[in-house]
This record gives sequence, C-alpha cells and structure tokens, in this order.
Amino acid sequence: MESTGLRIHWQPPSESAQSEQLIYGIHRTLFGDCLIAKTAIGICQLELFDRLSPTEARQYVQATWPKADIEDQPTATIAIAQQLFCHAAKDPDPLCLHVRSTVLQQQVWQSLLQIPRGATTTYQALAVAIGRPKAARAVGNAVGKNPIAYLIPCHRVVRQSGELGGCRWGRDRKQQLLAWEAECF
DNA sequence: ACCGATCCACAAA
DNA sequence: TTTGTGGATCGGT
Repeated sequence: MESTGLRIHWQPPSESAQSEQLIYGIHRTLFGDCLIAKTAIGICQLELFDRLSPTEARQYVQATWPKADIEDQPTATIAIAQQLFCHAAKDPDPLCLHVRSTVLQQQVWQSLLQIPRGATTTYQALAVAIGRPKAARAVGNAVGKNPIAYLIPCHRVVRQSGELGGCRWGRDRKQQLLAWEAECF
C-alpha cells in the first residue's frame, strides 16, 4: 500500500558509459547504516550496512558509478531515509527510481514489486512467473543484483525448501526485514 | 569459460 | 531423519 507512488526509470546497461551528477548520504536506520544515492531522475542506489564510514561510502559509490560526478549531500537524502522504515508513514511522497538493468533483471525486479508486504515468494515461483521455469538460478542472480533495498523488496524471496536463501547485505538483515514486516501487519 | 541470493534426486550416516 | 554431493540449468561478464 505504501508503494502506490513508485515510478521507475529503466535504463539499459549499454548507456552505462555516460557520466552523471550523483548525490548521496548515509543515514542511521533500524536496519543499519543506509546509503542512499540519487541522480536528477531518481534514487539509483539504496543499500544497508552494519556500519559505513564517510570514506567507505564515498569509495563505494564511486566504485559503483565510476563515471559519475558524486557529492556527499545528506540533506538531500535524509527525507527519504526517514519516510522509509516507519510504520505510520502516511501520505508517503511518491518516489522515483533510476535503475540500470538487463532485460531479465527488469522482469525480475518488476515481479518483486508485486509481492505484498508481509508475504514471501520463492526464486522458483519468480522463474515461473516470468515464463522461464527452469531458470531459478539465473533468477537468483538477478535478484541478487537489486541495487534498491527494501523499495524493491528482494528480501521477500526465499528458497523453495523454506530456507532463507542469500542476501546481498547479509542474511541477518534479510531476516530482520522479514520479521519487521510480519510484525507490523 | 567461469561463476552464482537455485533446485532436485539420491546416497550415506 | 538429516546432511552431503553431483548434476542440470541459464543469464551475466
């Protein structure tokens, strides 16, 4: 319900060479240090870490977007961090995402957006949903490349066997997010 | 050609 | 019952 306003600008990887203006900030949240980066178009990165120092953050963002002109500007991202992990966020501002993806990644990530809050699905089910029933593993790879934590809810995907499955930002964090969502139902 | 946020069947303990 | 192992699978680099 909170994802009513989520517009996504998809960009093919072939355009990855172009340089961009990019600002970012680190913010303390319930789930660790949240790194948020955005372009003029929208949020292009949203990742969670146990701890992320300012220098690490800068290096990390620069490594992810080698051609971009980046600038630490937390005042521009703090509002996003605040509205994200809050039950009572009423009238959340519509957010815009700016993501670069392959065709499969776009299919998979769009499927992720349809998993309701508090629910989970499996890598296998996602594979079936996009018409590639044998590609569970490739789907897992695509899920694992999601650069927008929480808003594109990759944490809601578990193994067919019921095991938790992997997580780019650590299994603990995946577990935390799921527990939190189950709780505030 | 190699690597994965997978899955399944089947063997061994 | 539980744990381990090997093979199938397939997109990304």
